Amino acid sequence: MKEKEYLPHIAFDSVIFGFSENKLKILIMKYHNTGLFALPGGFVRRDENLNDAVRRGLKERTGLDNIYLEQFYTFGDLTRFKPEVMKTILEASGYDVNEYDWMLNRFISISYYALINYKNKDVVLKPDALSDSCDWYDVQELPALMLDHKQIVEKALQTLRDNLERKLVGVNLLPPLFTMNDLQKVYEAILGEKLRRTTFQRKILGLGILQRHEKQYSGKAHKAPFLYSFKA
Amino acid sequence: MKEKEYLPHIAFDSVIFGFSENKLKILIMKYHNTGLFALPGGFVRRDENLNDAVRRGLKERTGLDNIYLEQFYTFGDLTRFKPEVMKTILEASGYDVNEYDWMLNRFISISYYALINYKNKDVVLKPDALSDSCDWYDVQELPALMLDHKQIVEKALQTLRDNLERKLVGVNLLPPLFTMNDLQKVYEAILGEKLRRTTFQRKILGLGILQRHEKQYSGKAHKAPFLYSFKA
DNA sequence: AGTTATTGTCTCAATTTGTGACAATAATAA
DNA sequence: TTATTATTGTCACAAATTGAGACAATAACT
Repeated sequence: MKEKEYLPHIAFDSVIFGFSENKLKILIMKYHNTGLFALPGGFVRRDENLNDAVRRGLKERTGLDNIYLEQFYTFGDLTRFKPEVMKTILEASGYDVNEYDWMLNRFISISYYALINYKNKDVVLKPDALSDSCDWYDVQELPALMLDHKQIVEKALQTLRDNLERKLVGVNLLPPLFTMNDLQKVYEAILGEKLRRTTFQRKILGLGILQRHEKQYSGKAHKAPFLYSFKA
Repeated sequence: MKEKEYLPHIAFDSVIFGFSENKLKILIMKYHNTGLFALPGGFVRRDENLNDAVRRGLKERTGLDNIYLEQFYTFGDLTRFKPEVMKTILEASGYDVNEYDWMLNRFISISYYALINYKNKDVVLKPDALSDSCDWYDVQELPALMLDHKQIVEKALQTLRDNLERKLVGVNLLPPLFTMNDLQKVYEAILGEKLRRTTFQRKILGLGILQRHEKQYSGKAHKAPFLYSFKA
């Protein structure tokens, strides 16, 4: 990771949302030997579009191409400039800080959120060279995060809520086939409140964006629900 | 404007909205001897918050402090890297390009929109060292803009529309006292469509955010409207 | 065969929004 | 001084949307 490859002072961070067990989750990395938790992020190559850099980072962390991605804010306060934190991380992984001193500079962070299907078999989580792990955490039960990453997550969540109606958020968090109840759970997790079943069903069906499929015997002791997919 | 003062590769652009003659306007600068039009922008000092840099730029261009400001997108494609354009601008103003070669680098642009009261007596528009003019243009009748600035304006407008309900946009574009009709014209200019008078009035009053004042004789040949201000 | 939990659909009430009507009134014209 | 004109504030009713519950249907379990 040579200095000359990357634009200095510019970083990105990704809040990668998944949905499992009726909970919203995000990917968090844990740095070697430090107890520090952080969002997955990275730097922008000099010959690379910003958006492509983020896609590259996502691919490296999750193994997925073609992830749904939305830029939501660029953080540029001086308060996020804490060179000693990055120094600690580098040293804890046995790196020579002198060689990587450009990483101790001030960075602004362009932040994105991504939505992925937790159940997707192609997902292979992979920590980077500085990290022990890259794993799912319940949004409601995050560990303390480094720098302003907690604030970044908050803003991601806020934007996700604001976009919920306008941007078909549900699509990207669910598998190709799902029940109306699955979709409702996604909405409830994002909004943080219970919704009324009948009203929800009427509203979603009214949008005309769902394709109804054959019922599938649910394995549960009650009437089997329809399965749906999103129309192209 | 020395290189060492500023973060390299990082710029900001501002879409500064005003409202006059029932039209949405924005501030556009015209560079010396080039026929090139652009959004007002600037660079971030190494010891300065990103948001403060933008406020500083706004103050320099308009003379105003405390402007309503909203960040909306960061543009980072390689297609916006056209060093010859900046070279032309510098040379046309008689600058030594060698001294300012850092300005010919690739930049990402963090973009903001600002809302100001066009009638505010404190507004003093001031071009920068490279420009002939800094002036209002009707959003619907912009000259050709350099680089991706047209696209930036489009995205600003789109965000402004999306925020119209949620963020009291009207407040910042009008003088302290205004009529219901004034406010309606603002909404119509932003949305690009006529609204129904009675429905609009009922909705706005229903929000409970307006303070009603004494009527003012309007000078027009009809019943005088109430004046309103926004509650603190 | 009966029980249980959940689903799909329907109905009616409550609320919000669309649409026009109408009296009030400030300036202007007669 | 009185009528005319344009626009305002408010109301009333219709149309549409949303809230809330009722109820029959049904897959699996007892």
